[in-house]
Amino acid sequence: MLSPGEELVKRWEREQVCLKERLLEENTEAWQESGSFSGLARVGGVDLSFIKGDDLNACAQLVVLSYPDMQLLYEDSEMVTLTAPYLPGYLAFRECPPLLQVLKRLEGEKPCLMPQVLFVDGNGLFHYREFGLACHLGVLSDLPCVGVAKNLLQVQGVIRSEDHLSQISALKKAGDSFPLAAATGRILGQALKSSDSSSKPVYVSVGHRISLNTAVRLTHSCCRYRVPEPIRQADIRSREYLRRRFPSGPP
DNA sequence: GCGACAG
DNA sequence: ATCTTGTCGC
Repeated sequence: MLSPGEELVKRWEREQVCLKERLLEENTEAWQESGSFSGLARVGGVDLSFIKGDDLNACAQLVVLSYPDMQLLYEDSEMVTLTAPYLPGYLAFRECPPLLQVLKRLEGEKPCLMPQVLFVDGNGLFHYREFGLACHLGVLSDLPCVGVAKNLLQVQGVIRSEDHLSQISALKKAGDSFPLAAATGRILGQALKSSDSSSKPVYVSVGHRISLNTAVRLTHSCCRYRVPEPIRQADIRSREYLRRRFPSGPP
């Protein structure tokens, strides 16, 4: 017999394979072909924050910043109840529903502020089955998406080897990067030194409707610190929201 | 048994 | 994700 958990994972895996058919791994927007991204005015970021002892309730956050100035144009915090557990490789099934919900609210209230590209906290193509959260959210929202992970997911032969660490030490200045190649040779993402002062890179991969090269260039151009400003602001503001609403931790 | 394990 | 402040250094 199959445990309920195993049955769930089989369904989720089939769903990833199915949604993957709608994935676009190339540029689809005119601004993406411009060297300076002229025509790009709004970049979004999403994130979820939790209270210490509670993995069911979370704050889903969406921010929209102006490009290239990174000024706040829109912000929304919404308490959500998560239904799915976190399983490595299946983060999207936990986080997508609430993130789509905050996007839906923006569409209803301020459609003119819909971002032209969305930064997602987690991987896109750089994933066990090449369909991480940034791809999943991209396909379901049909927005151009960039996946940015703060930690390396060891996948498809990409490991934290001496060689990987040595490639990291070879990154000299912000904007330097090296490719993350699967055992098959396919390039799944790019390790990017996103600010001069960060020793640890971020891991950029295609989410949807953007090429890897463009995603890396854009990520670099949105970084004041290590984490791209849209994601950083979403993280800061969702945590701030929880602190204000639950000053003494979980009830 | 041991290590890995985006968020 | 979260548990946790200050501190040392550039």
